[in-house]
Amino acid sequence: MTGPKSPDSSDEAQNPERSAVLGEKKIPAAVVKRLSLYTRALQNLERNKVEKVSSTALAGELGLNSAQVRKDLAYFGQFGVPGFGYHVGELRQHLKHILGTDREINVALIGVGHLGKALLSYGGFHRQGFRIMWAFDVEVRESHVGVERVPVYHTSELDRIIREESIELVILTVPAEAAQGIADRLVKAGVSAILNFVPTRLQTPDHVKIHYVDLAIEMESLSFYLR
Amino acid sequence: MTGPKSPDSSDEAQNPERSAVLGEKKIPAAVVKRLSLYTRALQNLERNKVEKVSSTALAGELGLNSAQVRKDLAYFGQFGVPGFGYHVGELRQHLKHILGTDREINVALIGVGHLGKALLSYGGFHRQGFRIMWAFDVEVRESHVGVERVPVYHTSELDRIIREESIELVILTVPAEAAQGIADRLVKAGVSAILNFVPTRLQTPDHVKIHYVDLAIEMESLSFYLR
DNA sequence: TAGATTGTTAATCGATTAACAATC
DNA sequence: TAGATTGTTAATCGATTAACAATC
Repeated sequence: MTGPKSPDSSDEAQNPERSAVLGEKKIPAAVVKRLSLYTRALQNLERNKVEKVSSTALAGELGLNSAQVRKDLAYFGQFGVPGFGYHVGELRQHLKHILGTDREINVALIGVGHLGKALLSYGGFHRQGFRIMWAFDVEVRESHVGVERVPVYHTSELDRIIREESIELVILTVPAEAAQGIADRLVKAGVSAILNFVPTRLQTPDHVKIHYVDLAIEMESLSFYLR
Repeated sequence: MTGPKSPDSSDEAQNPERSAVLGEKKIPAAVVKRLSLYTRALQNLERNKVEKVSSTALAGELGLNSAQVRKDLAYFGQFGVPGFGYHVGELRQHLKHILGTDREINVALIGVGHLGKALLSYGGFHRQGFRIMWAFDVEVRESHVGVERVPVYHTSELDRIIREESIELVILTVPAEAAQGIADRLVKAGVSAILNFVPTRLQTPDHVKIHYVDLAIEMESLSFYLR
């Protein structure tokens, strides 16, 4: 008789969407995403001159549960007034600080194909304080130079510029074959967050955070629900 | 004394990412997404002439747990051979059938801005059997006509064409203000799945499935992890 | 004060993982 | 047959929701 069977050795699923540590508490990735949703909702309220909001109202806006809103916020402090609710502008400031978007963040985009170009043109990021000021491609063509005023550099310059400009966040829109190689170089150069549009699982050290945006998967899994 | 307090009335969070019913079983949305990931991994294996795969190997490719792979598949049937594993090509066929991507699916794209154009040019969807053959915009400009061979129609023709061509799936890349109005028309015209790039929660009947791709949120929540 | 809403603990729900008998 | 791996049940883990005392 053998002892109790040990679990498959190669079987520790390291879900990349796990959680971050803040001080002592672990913050689930889903909480961080919702923080960002709250920030946007608060922004809309502010635009409409609404000055106070309850967790129930905020939750309602977003189709969430009010207890979840309060609990999410409780990870980071006490921002509300019992019997009253939250001051919109104040809470928004707090959240922007927590998210680290109360400052400008330098961003590079790598891979100036169709999608890359579109993202360079997409105003949404800039509005949020992200400065996409460097683009890279293996080919620096006529049609590339200065897409939307963003200069396009050859990838050979990647490592140097990332370091010199201390770029922390990178948008990755290269072909699948190139992705891991680029990721390795990015990590070495000090990048610690990647918004990855490439349908490839990137192997990176633990401290590097990757968000996968997988258009093909979103699309294909939608078709499951047709009719 | 009052009775036990009832929960906040406006507080039933209807998470749009919940689950679908198939026959009797409820299929979690996360399972459906993974099915699509499995399909892609199997495709890669096939390309490399690999003919068999175990749940452990497949899970390893994707950073998941092998029990999860087996359990996900078990929602839909028994596709493996105990002691052997899965036949790659066979399993892939099964999954494509389950996902409904073993046929061509007509897709329309609404809102031909920067992002919309990029998605029209993006080959990934077409490779998967999605035919984006109609684009719509409130303005039919020179620069629009026939973006990547896809004709651009005026939104006034939306309802008619959706119906006539029985378009089931729509990619939505319109400005936030327009999104809900367009969604209402889509639903009336019979669309049952929307890939929504607009940062707005769409109010639609239960049978309509929406996947939200929220670039701003992905980006902002990444900045939480910087440094 | 009375009413409202927070922050937080406890209860519930659901999803992931371990374990193992069945079986090729 | 012996070894491997499935399908599935039970155990664990984590996230969501309910409930309510504290408090403005």
